[in-house]
Amino acid sequence: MAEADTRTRILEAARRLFHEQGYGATGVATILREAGVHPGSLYHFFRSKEELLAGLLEYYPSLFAPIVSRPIEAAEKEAVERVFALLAFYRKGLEESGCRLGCPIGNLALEVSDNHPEVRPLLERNFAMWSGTVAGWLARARLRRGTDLDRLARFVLAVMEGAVMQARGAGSLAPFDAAVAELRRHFDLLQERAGASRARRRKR
Amino acid sequence: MAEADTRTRILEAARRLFHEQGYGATGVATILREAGVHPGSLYHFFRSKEELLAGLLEYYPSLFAPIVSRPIEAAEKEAVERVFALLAFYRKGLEESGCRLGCPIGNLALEVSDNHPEVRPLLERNFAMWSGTVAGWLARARLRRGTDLDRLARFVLAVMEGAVMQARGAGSLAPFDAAVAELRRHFDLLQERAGASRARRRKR
Amino acid sequence: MAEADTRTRILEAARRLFHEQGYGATGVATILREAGVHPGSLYHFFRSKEELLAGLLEYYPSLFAPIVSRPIEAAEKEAVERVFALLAFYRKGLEESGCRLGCPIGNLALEVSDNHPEVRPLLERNFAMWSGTVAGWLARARLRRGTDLDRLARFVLAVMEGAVMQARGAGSLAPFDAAVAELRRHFDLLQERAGASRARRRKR
Amino acid sequence: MAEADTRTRILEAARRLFHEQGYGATGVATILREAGVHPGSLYHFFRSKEELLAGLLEYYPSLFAPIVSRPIEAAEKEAVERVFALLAFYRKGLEESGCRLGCPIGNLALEVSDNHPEVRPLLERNFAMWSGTVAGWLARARLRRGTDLDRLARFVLAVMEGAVMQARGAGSLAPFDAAVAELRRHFDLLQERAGASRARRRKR
DNA sequence: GATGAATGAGGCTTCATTCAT
DNA sequence: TATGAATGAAGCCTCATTCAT
Repeated sequence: MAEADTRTRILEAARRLFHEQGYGATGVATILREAGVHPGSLYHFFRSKEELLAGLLEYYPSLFAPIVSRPIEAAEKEAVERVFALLAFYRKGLEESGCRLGCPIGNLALEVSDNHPEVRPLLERNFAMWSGTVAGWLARARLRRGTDLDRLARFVLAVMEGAVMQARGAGSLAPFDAAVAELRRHFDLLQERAGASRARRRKR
Repeated sequence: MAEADTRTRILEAARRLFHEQGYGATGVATILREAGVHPGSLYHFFRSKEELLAGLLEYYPSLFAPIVSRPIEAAEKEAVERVFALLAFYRKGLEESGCRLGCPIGNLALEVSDNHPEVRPLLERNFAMWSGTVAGWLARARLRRGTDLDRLARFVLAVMEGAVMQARGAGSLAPFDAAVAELRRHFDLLQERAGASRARRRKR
Repeated sequence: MAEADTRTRILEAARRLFHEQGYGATGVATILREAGVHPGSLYHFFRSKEELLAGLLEYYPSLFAPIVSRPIEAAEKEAVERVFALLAFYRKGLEESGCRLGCPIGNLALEVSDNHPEVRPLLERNFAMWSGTVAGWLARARLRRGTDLDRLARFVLAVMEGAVMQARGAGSLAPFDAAVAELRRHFDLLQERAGASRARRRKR
Repeated sequence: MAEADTRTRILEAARRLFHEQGYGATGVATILREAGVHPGSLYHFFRSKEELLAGLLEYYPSLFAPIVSRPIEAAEKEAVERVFALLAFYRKGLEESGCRLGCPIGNLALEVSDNHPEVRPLLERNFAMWSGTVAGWLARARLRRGTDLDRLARFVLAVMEGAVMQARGAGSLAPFDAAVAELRRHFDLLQERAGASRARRRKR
């Protein structure tokens, strides 16, 4: 692991700290210390803490494929199961942290979208990438006729975020598991009479 | 009397400001100014900003019935429609504020649950009241056999929170509407074979 | 000398430091240290460094009579001589400081009037008090017919400020003395044929 | 060649910015941006911001003849009128800028002479060139016997600087005009009995 | 001689809280 | 109990300058 360049070190420190403490609760000084960087350097790359936030939201999409979607796609071939593997990924994060942290993008969406509206398009871009990936997977699933895949993917994202939120509030995985179980039921219903005759492209 | 007034004025100011700006971004000085109160007074009623937060989370449940659930129950008698009236209530809040503000409890859950774990039980109590109310309504609905009402209510809460989050991030109601439409579909499927003939008021 | 109140201690520290170093070159931290005060205290009385500057420019007029004009009026009864005593007061300030410091109001006028236009009225008020005092003195002088006392007083102020400026630039009293000597000549000419017959009110 | 260009671009940027904002309030970064130059380049030509200031004060005299004195000498042949044309030059500067900016040398004299004593000789050199030019003009005027031309020229400079200062403080040309009018009177008195019959072009 | 990243001290201001009246 | 001054740590950011390329 070569010494990352300064800009990336700053982004990585910000990513971790914003995830752990939130945007407002993270001081620039802490980011500097964790990144091993001087104030002037940070402000050389980012004009303000707010632009660092924007930079981070532009950086996140580059992490999604290598860390999240590609491993899932490699491990799981069946479309609907990929969706639940994705939810399991977030469950694991909650479990390992004692129902802390949650979804970094979701956290920022609630914390900063009102006070820093410039970042809204970047938040949306992250949500769109997430739900777009899910929709892409589901294109290969056999679901009831009339299913709107983009809408369904947005729904999955909503369930995930709302489930994570309840788990963090409760300090327990129970509400997360409840929401996911009900989502599973929704998929069961969508698949129930889906393709009596449809040919399956792949098997696993 | 005057005491109760002062305390309530503080709570109301905190409620509004935490909702508009978040907990961390709201300074105690701002709360004082908005409540028309001096520091000594606030610290007479609450030992710290954190205890004010706790006080607010204890105060919120007292607002839920008069402001949220009772008006819905009065206006809508059908169980499932009450659920969607509840979601419409949040949609209206988003619409009127330009996709800002969102759910005050959800915002606090993501912002403070890690850094202030003492308030977790209070957050959970608010979530439980919300989903408990929904579950109570749904007890009178005719849904598929095997439907777990508490689980379904938690699911509704998750969808609402995740839909609000996406709308705030996007600055648009579209993802909210998408998630709610898919939730409607879930209810349709749950009701499909539940009761042979019962009329549904709406379809989409 | 009783311990002055906090606000006055701050103003006195600012007065001295702004005079010695200028407004921009004086850090708030230095003012705090010299006044023996904590940041919150300063910002309790003044909303910003700029408002402290405004407060100082409102404070200055209260010093003019006791420190400047009244001692001169007590020591010197003749009108024109009072004017030159006033100039001598500034000369003494230059002499004792090695041609440094100069006129505190003049310094601020050049340094801040562009970047902080809100203080212009306060600068003007200080200039008006100074020249108003001079004009008041000259009302009792025998000067050529047609002499505009306010205009003459503004002229005296201009000469003083311009003379102080040159002395500070040169690091020498010579240009100051040259300007004052020429101003003396102007007064000599104004008095030359002034009142052949006019009765003198006072003698000394 | 390219070197001369760069150095001059830096000096011109510094001249403009120091005039508009003052020395202390102008950041080196701003100078760099306005000059289109990188830090290393500036520090190649000037060892510090302070040396840039010195360089600027050495550069200024080269601008005085082409921009200030020669145009006046071309337009106005009469000695005393040249002096008032010079004052009109500064008045125009105030008028065009809304009583901002003022005399660049005077501004620097008050701002930097205490904190940067090394530049005092350069300030004095600028003042001496200015008053020397005026004294040179006045050598051809018919003034009262015993008039000390250097002293009178220093006096004119003092009036100009003090008049500019008051105009900037007041945000109005009135005090400038008052001081100049009184200076006109001084010249009138000096010329009164000097030459029996010489016609004056203008009277106040 | 140009480039642009790095340095680290210091800039002004706000924070939640406590104290004296 | 209300008041408003005091506390002192920490907030984000800019400064003039230097370094390696």
